[in-house]
Amino acid sequence: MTKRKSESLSPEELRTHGDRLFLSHLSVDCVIFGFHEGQLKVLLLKWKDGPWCLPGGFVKHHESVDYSATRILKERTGLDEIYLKQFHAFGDPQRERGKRYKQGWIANRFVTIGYYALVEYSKVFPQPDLLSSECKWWDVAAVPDLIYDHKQIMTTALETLRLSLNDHPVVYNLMPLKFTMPELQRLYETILGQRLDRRNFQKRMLALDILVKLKERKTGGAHKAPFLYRFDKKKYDRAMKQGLVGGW
Amino acid sequence: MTKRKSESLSPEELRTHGDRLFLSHLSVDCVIFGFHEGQLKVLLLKWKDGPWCLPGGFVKHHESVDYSATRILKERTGLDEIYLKQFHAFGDPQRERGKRYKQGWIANRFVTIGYYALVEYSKVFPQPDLLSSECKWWDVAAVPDLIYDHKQIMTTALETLRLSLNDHPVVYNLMPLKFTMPELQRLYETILGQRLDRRNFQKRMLALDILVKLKERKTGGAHKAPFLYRFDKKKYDRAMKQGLVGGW
DNA sequence: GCAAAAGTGTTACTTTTACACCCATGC
DNA sequence: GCATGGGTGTAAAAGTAACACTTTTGC
Repeated sequence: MTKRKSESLSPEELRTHGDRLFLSHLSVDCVIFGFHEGQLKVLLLKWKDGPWCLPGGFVKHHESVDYSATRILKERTGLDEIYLKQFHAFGDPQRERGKRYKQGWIANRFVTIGYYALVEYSKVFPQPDLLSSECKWWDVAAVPDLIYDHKQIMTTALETLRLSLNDHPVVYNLMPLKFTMPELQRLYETILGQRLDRRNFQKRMLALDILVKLKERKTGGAHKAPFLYRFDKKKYDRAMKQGLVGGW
Repeated sequence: MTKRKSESLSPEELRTHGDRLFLSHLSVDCVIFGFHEGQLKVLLLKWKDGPWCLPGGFVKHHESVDYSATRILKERTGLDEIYLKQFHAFGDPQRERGKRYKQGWIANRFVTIGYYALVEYSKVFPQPDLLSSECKWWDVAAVPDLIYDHKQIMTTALETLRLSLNDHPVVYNLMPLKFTMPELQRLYETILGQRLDRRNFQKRMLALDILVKLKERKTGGAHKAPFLYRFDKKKYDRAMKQGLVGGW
């Protein structure tokens, strides 16, 4: 391994000598979730004349893996300070079957560490990078074929998110500042993949004591104007720390 | 990286040229839990004239990370087919602060993937390896100082185990074939770090419908002889697959 | 006989589920 | 005025938590 001062590599250098900057055999992939128009979305990249894949990257020699994920996220969405959680490491030697690169550093086997991120859709301006031609949101229910095991990584992320909903009201990170109860319910329903009772949902949400009901209503839509809510950040943080009880 | 046919390295070769056999920058550490005499135990290794640490190892070039963990576990306990779960990857560049090796492959930075295992105490015959002088069970509540961030890895494992108890009756793997209800309760109490009501505990356990009450009682102890139970493997497997409901 | 652990059941309380009626808005 | 979505409350059911008395055993 040779160290360099330079903090970036050309695509060619990355392929051949990525270890100048990065740890070998280790990558990070991010499943970035957003929510828009009643749909749960995931941010995907398209390689130049290649398949779609999760935004990912590598771990610099002196950087924590968590930070790598943060950095990758920032490169792709322009956002920082967002909810990011490591959920699983994928270490099957066959996971990159069909890899296009047969030579150089990039041809090595990589174990990838999966993170999922929850971001506010409207704040994101998708940015393709040097290796990719496109970067855009897809409906979770309609993602195209993905490279390698990325579909499975995404599925596992979604599954983890679904489970974490039981003990942590993570959706805070997916919603805009102000939102209506039906909008929030739509989000829960898409993540969980099931319909919920309107009245019970509202009661349950309010019982969490992390929402503030505003005086305003959301006007402009057809039908009766629903009230707007926002999260009470203090109470939300407390709820996130404690977890929502349950169990023993 | 040079490949070799040989499937093992001397300690010296490992230190200097571990990459002949293993992926660089990646290790696996196992938190092996057992239960004995009312105490939750964890299996630790002691380096030759060095500190105590978690049993760990490296990932062979063509081996899945899951398999590495299985292999390490087998080397240390002689067991296979045991409950093993990946719970977190530890990727802080400072995590190995104070590393004794300053040169060679082993001196590199390692990101470690943590697994926890649940094993039946009585079936384990702890085996030290070439690098270590001792391998023995410690009470979870009384583990000595551990190397690097191993204490934190252990704590995270315990925390994960504790949470998973809410949705999966994993304790199956820690108990002998036959056991009494009070013994089972003791296990729950040690994992959770809290006392439970005897009667409610029993009701809850039986309600899971994964236990079979035997005709026999455990005799020999002082006091009234408690009934023996065993797990109904079929129902247990089903419960593990479905999860114990909860939430949404 | 006494101390210590084990067996068992009932009641109150809390949480969850199911369900119905009225209101506002656009067409 | 009617279809659609939104606001709100109550009653039944299920689950959880609290709690007491009797039995067995060793000493």
